[in-house]
Amino acid sequence: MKLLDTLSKAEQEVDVSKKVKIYLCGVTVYDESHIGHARTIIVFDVLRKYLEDNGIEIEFIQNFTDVDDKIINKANSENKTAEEISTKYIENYFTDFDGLNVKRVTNYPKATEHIEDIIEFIEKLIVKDVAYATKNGVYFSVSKFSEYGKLSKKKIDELQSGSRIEIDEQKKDPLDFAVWKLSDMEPTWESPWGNGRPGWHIECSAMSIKYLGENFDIHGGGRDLIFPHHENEIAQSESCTGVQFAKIWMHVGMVTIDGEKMSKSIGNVKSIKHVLENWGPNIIRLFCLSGHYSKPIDYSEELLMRELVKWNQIRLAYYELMQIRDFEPENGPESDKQRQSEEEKETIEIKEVNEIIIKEGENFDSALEQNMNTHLALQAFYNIVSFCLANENKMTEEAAAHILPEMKRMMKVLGLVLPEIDSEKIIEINQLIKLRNEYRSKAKENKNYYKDADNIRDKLNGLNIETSDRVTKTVWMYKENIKQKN
RNA sequence: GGUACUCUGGCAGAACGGUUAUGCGUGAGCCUGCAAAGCUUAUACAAGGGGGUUCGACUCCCUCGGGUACCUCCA
Repeated sequence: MKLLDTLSKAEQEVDVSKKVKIYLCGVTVYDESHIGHARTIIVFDVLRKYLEDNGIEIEFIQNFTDVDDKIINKANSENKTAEEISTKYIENYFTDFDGLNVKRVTNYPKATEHIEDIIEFIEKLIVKDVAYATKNGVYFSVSKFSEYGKLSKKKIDELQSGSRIEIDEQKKDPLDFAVWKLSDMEPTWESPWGNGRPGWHIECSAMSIKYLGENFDIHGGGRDLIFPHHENEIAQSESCTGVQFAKIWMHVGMVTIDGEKMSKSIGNVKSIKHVLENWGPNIIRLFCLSGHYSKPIDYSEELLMRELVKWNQIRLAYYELMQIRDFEPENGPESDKQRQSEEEKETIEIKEVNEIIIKEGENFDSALEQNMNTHLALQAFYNIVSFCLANENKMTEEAAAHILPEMKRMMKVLGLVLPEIDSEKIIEINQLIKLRNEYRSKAKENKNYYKDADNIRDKLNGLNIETSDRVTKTVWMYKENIKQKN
């Protein structure tokens, strides 16, 4: 599998000959997660699911930044402790992402639980003379790392002309960044340099190396983390260890809202809670995977509606295949000759089904292999769905037995989930559908029976079941609560 | 201002130095008791502008322009 590496600006092969080690920069837990977080994390979720589906072992670490000025500010304004704030939003995180069918990663380390590792890391930096202590804290000396700027393609002298850098007389160079901030205000920890808390970037260096080693496979996050966060991580880590940090830097594009940047000041932040309530997890996942991960994607009601249409097609095809064996065989008495020709026909049809399955299965895999092109992978999946819907007559039990495993595999990789079919309820549902269809055929002579048929449909609705009358059969589906709002 | 990314048909969005991407939408038709859906078919000579390289460019190079992101809050 190849992935676009930000550092080399080229596609790099992921080494799958051994366990693949992935580190994803997670969220700062001071507020609700939004659709932008969802996209990044869903992309990585599909990456891991694809690798795992291919029998590749992974170790996947995603941190929580639970010490940060924003958390402290929020705690102060709400008269709570920083820990109360971070705990609340970590819980909130899991509610959101479990709801999006994101599989939990190997470990979710927190900065506050790794203070000792961080202090040890800083000590090494000081010993190597790339960091220095002042009366405000400990700073990494950017000038000591000659490759500084290699990830974000920035030049040090150009950065220095930037005016947004806080002036701090204690720093040797305005570009130097804090690895330890001295402060007696809670939350605070003892350190060789005095009480204080870690800087933003150091936790990721310390924790990724602790869990994944000095050199691991994939390090990622949103594009906005390239500078300064990941640039600084590289500087610290490579200065400390002397070896290459991550092999591949994978960055996911931003989500804009109706063409505008999502920001609190504009007031257009879409929380995951909000979008989940209105669209459910599957449509959001389809949306997040509809474009290439490295490019920006624009969130709008129109685009979500398109995914809803696709999702309904997927559901219909899936439920139909799942229910094939429940449909009444309509063959009456047949001569042997007829039966034989039927069988021949079936063999040809199965051959056709298998060809489609193999072809689209290969397309699906090669799309993901090539820099995780989820757009093309989805297309392969949709082609199977369309084939099923367009060839209702060919969807025999045998055909379903060939198609369903592949369909389920793709859905598993993409993280699309339909409710399990309740085998007890199914008998009742099938009886109702059978009865309704009897009324419907009777109604061809006496229209009064339509009322009875409709009553049954209402009853099914009450059981949270919707029906779709196809040419030869009625397919039922669990209803989904989609409000179709932005 | 700097850096990076990006600019493909009404919209979304891929691939590829030479062949119709595809999907959504739209039109027509089919199916249909009604619903909802589904099916078939038609439909776009598309590549930001201008140069260049090439037998041939959407694809490579230059230039001009638009957009987005980042430039110590950020997924």
